[in-house]
Amino acid sequence: MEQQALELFPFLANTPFTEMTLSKGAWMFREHEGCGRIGFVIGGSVKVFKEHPSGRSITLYRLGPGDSCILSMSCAMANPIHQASAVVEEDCRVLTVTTDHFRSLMERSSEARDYVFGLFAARLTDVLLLLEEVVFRRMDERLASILLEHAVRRGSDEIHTTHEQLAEEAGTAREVVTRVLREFVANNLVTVGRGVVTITDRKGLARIGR
Amino acid sequence: MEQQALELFPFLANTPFTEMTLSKGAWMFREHEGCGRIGFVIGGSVKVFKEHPSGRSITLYRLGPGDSCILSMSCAMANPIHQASAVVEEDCRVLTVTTDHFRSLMERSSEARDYVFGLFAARLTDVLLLLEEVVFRRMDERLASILLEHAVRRGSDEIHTTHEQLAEEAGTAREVVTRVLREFVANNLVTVGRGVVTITDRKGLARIGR
DNA sequence: ACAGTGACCGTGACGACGTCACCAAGTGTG
DNA sequence: CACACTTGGTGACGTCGTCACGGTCACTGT
Repeated sequence: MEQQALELFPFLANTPFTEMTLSKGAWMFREHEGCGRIGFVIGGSVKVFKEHPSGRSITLYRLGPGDSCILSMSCAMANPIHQASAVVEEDCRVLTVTTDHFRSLMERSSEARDYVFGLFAARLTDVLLLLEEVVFRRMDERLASILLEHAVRRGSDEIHTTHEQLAEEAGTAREVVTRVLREFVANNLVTVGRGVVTITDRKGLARIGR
Repeated sequence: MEQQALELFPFLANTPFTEMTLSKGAWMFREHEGCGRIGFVIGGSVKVFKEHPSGRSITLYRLGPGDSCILSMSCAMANPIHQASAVVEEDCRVLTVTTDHFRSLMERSSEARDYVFGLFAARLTDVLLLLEEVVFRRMDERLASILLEHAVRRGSDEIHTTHEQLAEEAGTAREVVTRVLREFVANNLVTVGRGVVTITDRKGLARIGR
């Protein structure tokens, strides 16, 4: 397990870390909280999102093996408050490092710096693309993209999720998801069941989600 | 002029840079372009934004004295393509550094690294807040905030801008700005003229924009 | 087996926002 | 002064967010 960790994060070799398992539903951090330790994901998946008192929320991006959390790093290095929340979607194996050790690591290791810069750049890009989508695209287009992403990530056209969860991912309301899916069904792009959406025409969806 | 530059960017002392003036309307960089040199702003103001073929666009944030462009840095260090465009809003004095010199600077200077990390964190925070606004808030609330920001930046309640420009800033359509402003006028929060919006009730606007 | 409960989904009505088409009034230029 | 351009105003309509329901399914305890 340690080897696997050091394959993904070789620059952590001389830094003290703690290894732990987080199970589905656990909070990695919460918006408006300060930052304790910085997490490096070995396995599993974490959803990073923003929520609003109204109950709506929107998914920013996901962390997988080899990722780590730049929002926490951003807390460690500058702005001391988390700008979003993160929960475990699939049981997770993570390393954590204290902010002090992380700061000294950034001083010592150019490898670590390159990694962190790359990650910062990647996430900034993700968020800018998301912003663009939210501002400029229609809901059916975005939902088509989201469904296709799910299919790719899970390697199946059968997507086990609720309208509510899709709405949280897209930053819209459940009713809107229901309406759009009804449209997709009418066009023979998907079939729906209780807690499941099955893609029946990937190309058709891709034409919309483009 | 050089002293002023090195007060703002002391870590550039031993790095070769070019100093130049960009006048209003000049492009600093364009979305989808690669990255040549990295800019450090000494004076003036630069607007960073995203646009869409439909003609709509949205302002992400502004650069002022002491800022520099992390999107270009992100190009230099990782993702080689700019994710947004930037134009000069007020005549600008800037230093530029080649990507190679920038990379070696990041190796040598922990001061420079701290500066860059702080900037990355700040901009990521900006963009996340903007995303939150776009997803969760109504247009009148956002426009009220935007008007107040302008008033603060220019130190005057008389804001010289067109409905079109406000729409580009907010990421909406001109007609929507016209409608919202009509509402504000009806509530005695602002008065409008050709190319000018004057705030007459800051507190009232702040109640909405809050 | 049955009632109770909660998760999930469907729907109609309405307000907010984006888009389109078009028009009116002010501004600058030759 | 004529002309083109910029700026702003408006009505109609489609999309999206919100609200208030009501219905169905699964699971639980009795």
